[in-house]
Amino acid sequence: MQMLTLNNAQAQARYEARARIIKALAHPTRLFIVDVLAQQSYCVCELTAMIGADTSTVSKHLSLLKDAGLVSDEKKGTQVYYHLVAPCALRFLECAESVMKVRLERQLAAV
Amino acid sequence: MQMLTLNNAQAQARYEARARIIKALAHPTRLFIVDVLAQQSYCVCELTAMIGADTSTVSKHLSLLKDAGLVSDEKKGTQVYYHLVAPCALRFLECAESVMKVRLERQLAAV
DNA sequence: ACAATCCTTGGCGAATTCGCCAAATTTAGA
DNA sequence: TCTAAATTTGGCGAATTCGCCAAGGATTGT
Repeated sequence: MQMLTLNNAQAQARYEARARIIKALAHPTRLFIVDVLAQQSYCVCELTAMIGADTSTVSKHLSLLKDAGLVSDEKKGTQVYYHLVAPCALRFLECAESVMKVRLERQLAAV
Repeated sequence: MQMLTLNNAQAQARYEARARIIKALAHPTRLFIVDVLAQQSYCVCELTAMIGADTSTVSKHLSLLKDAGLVSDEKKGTQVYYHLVAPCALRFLECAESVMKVRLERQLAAV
């Protein structure tokens, strides 16, 4: 039986590919976008208004999420609507939430 | 009813806190560590052997995971064993896996 | 054709992340 | 006590990420 290691290129490539997807979610703005898109689809201009950053910044965050395969885009006239295609990304939020909760409980128990 | 935005400091802080935890998992080596610790606990030297990097590098990855509240450490003699305390982190791997699968299917369908 | 709106891309400087080396700390054993 | 092994921390240069500005399409309506 082969021991689990990161020494071979195959295993390394697998973890790198997965890390790339998770990295796409490792940013507050992109987390917010995923959270909002879970309710309904929005165009870039709407998301930009909610986020309060430059349009180009939001557009880049969206391209990044799209490249990761988490959202898809759909052009309607001059606007581009983004849809969430990986609902499992929402569980990241839940997990982060639970970790924060446990951390607080531990801090409380330490007093 | 209040519209969902990132304009106020509270919402921003919430998403930043969650992003910090997800960021802890957004690295191939740290993903590997979490994956391995899900089976059983290991000390730093064992993980270092599996990963094939400098001990200090692995130690820093572990501190980062610990600060995020994803793992805990336990000293036994000269060795420090690390335990996974947030099993929900494993679902990140599953989600990344499914996203990669869907992405491949789309590529296939495009041919 | 022209103007206006929406979006994307390139590029810049600032900030963060990463991995290794060196040094310090802790603990077990001779 | 002295040595060796295990781990952590500080620090360095290289690489990546981030957000804004400026410029360049694309599309709609006049």
